[in-house]
Amino acid sequence: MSQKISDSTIRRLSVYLRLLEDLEKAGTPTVSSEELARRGGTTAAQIRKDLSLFGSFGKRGLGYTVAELASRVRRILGLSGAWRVALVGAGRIGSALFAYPNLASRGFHIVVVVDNDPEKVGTQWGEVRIRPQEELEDAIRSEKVDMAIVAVPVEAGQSVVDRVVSAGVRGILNFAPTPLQVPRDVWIKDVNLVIEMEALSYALSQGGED
Amino acid sequence: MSQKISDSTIRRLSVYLRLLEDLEKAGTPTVSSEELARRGGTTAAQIRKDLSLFGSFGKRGLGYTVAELASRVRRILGLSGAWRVALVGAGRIGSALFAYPNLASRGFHIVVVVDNDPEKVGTQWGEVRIRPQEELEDAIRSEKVDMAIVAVPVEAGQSVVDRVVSAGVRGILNFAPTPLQVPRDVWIKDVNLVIEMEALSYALSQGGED
DNA sequence: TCCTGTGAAACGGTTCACAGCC
DNA sequence: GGCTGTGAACCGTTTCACAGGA
Repeated sequence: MSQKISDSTIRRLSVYLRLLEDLEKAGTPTVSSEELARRGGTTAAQIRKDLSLFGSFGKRGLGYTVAELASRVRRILGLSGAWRVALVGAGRIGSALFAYPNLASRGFHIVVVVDNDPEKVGTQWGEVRIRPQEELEDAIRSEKVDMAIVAVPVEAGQSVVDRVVSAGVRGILNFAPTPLQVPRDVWIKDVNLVIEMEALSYALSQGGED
Repeated sequence: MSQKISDSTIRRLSVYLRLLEDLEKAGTPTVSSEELARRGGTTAAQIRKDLSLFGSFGKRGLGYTVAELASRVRRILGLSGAWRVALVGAGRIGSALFAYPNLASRGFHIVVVVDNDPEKVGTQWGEVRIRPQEELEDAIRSEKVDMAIVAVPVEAGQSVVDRVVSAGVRGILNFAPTPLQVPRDVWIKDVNLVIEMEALSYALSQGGED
């Protein structure tokens, strides 16, 4: 079952799932790879290839059953249950993420918030109380946290990552704009807005020859 | 000069630039591809290949002059001047971005902020007054905006993108978690936190076989 | 007939290895 | 001798095209 699956395949599955859920809501019973490709801005062959890496979910001549495929993709992505997430850094980005509805609705529940600003510590955010940074490891363990979102200034990034890893977290979403070191069995995804903007800068300064 | 340059090359250049600026600050006069690779978590061959797509910036036997290479890369990425940016959506994510120091320090200046919440319209953010959504196109034109950051709810994403494009913007950073349509001469970069989290979900639910 | 599932071909990006210049 | 610049080999991903089942 687990051969070599590329990151881009996984990201596309995530997009397919969203499209499938839209179709589900709309009550569409079945969908072809062609139709899904049209909606997702990709190709039918790509979709069939992606899915074929995990099994045969369709029916020749008919397409895919929307509800069934959605459920299969959800299972592939590990989204059947809920994930428990720690947020490190309750600054502007952290608080925006905490309130971001799409995370919770997709099963990512922020159950721990940590910050090092004494003004913020003790504050209640919904059901979560902001804890001081010293409690990071304990909170991760007692709240059975699976993933961490790191939204701290660049200079604190590495030490925060080291600490969440030492407490047993194996998946990290990182907003600190610097390459961070993690052990090979820990997964880290970087969100770097400056890199995205600079890629735009490059594209625009090319003067527009497509 | 402009052959086919991949997006990944551009993103790596952005990383190299940051490393070079660190070296510049530290007063290091020259650097080899080997050394740069070590710091950036990549390979020396990769760096030489990336740079060779744009010219020959080093000296054989010596390496690269830090200040010169930084300046070259800055020019390649179109970062010599300043970019004027419109922020559409002054909600939590929008306000976090507005205050994000790394954007301004890299030459991305938010000169227009638009929101559709009457409570927010008229509020002053630093030097920028939040404008009503009707003024979007006018503001983009009068403020000579080059790029837009779209941080609005998913259902408003497409119409906002259509409007900024019609006003002449050709580079968009999009936070709306849905695939958006733009003309072929417009560049859009999506930041989709849910996809990142779902990629982590997949990795973790694989049970840890590397 | 229609549409999936999948080997095979094509493509593009990364790594290798070395010629060439300091 | 040291390190860059680059063609060639390699490798992973995408696209093609079609066999095969509904």
